[in-house]
Amino acid sequence: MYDSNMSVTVALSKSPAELGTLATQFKALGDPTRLDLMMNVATSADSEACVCDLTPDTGLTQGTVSHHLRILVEAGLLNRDQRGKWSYYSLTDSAKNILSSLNLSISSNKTKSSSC
Amino acid sequence: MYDSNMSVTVALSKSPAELGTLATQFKALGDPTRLDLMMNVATSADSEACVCDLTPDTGLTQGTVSHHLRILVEAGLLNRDQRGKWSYYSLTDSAKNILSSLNLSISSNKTKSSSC
DNA sequence: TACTCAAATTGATACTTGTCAATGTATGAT
DNA sequence: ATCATACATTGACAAGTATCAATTTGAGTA
Repeated sequence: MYDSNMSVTVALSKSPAELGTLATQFKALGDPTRLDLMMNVATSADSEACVCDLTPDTGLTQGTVSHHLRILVEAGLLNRDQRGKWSYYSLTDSAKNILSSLNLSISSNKTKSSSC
Repeated sequence: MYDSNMSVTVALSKSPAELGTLATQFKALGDPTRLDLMMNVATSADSEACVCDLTPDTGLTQGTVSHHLRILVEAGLLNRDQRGKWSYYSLTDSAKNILSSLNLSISSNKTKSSSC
């Protein structure tokens, strides 16, 4: 029997909670500076970079760059690994999935060239 | 000859301009309400929905929903098709690519059930 | 024409955010 | 112990944003 107003269960592939974290990640990637930082990390030698390497390209102050990196970490897009005086940032698996899904994956043969 | 500071050309898969529009799209998807709207459009019968159908679920006023839809249209994520008194919104190809890449594609067997 | 309905727009307001300058913190070197 | 370096944090401020209430626009209808 056909009912033009019947309600239908729709199989969403993500739960509301997952959609929430996804929105947070989109929001984090929605700032041009932060998207740029992500690309710079992705193309860095050993797939990691420290703040002093990332800062110059942005044209922003070190404090502001740290601020953006923190947002990316909190969104689950970057890992922070402090070794000695430096903080090394690298892509999380989640970030790799998103970027590679969107054909943003990058292969780099950069060699290390730190400015600090 | 090895030079630890040599500069290396990196093959980025997106131009700066493309990254800019991508950031705009991420920003648009970064709002929970707008991500929800996108999912609701995606799961709508005929893959399109009008404002009066989308508004109730949001708990927001009609004007605010129109505002969010405009942002999604300007980001190139939704098409607007005005037919009669109604504006029908549907996913753009760009939006389909993004959502399906992230396993957010949805198959719906909803039947039309308009509230206006 | 006058009226109704769907949607867009406007103006106002509270809240969020990106940024800098300055300061704090922790690590390693002299 | 003192100092320098790398990074994080704080406070302040301008700019942007989400929201609502109210109004306007535009299309169909009586």
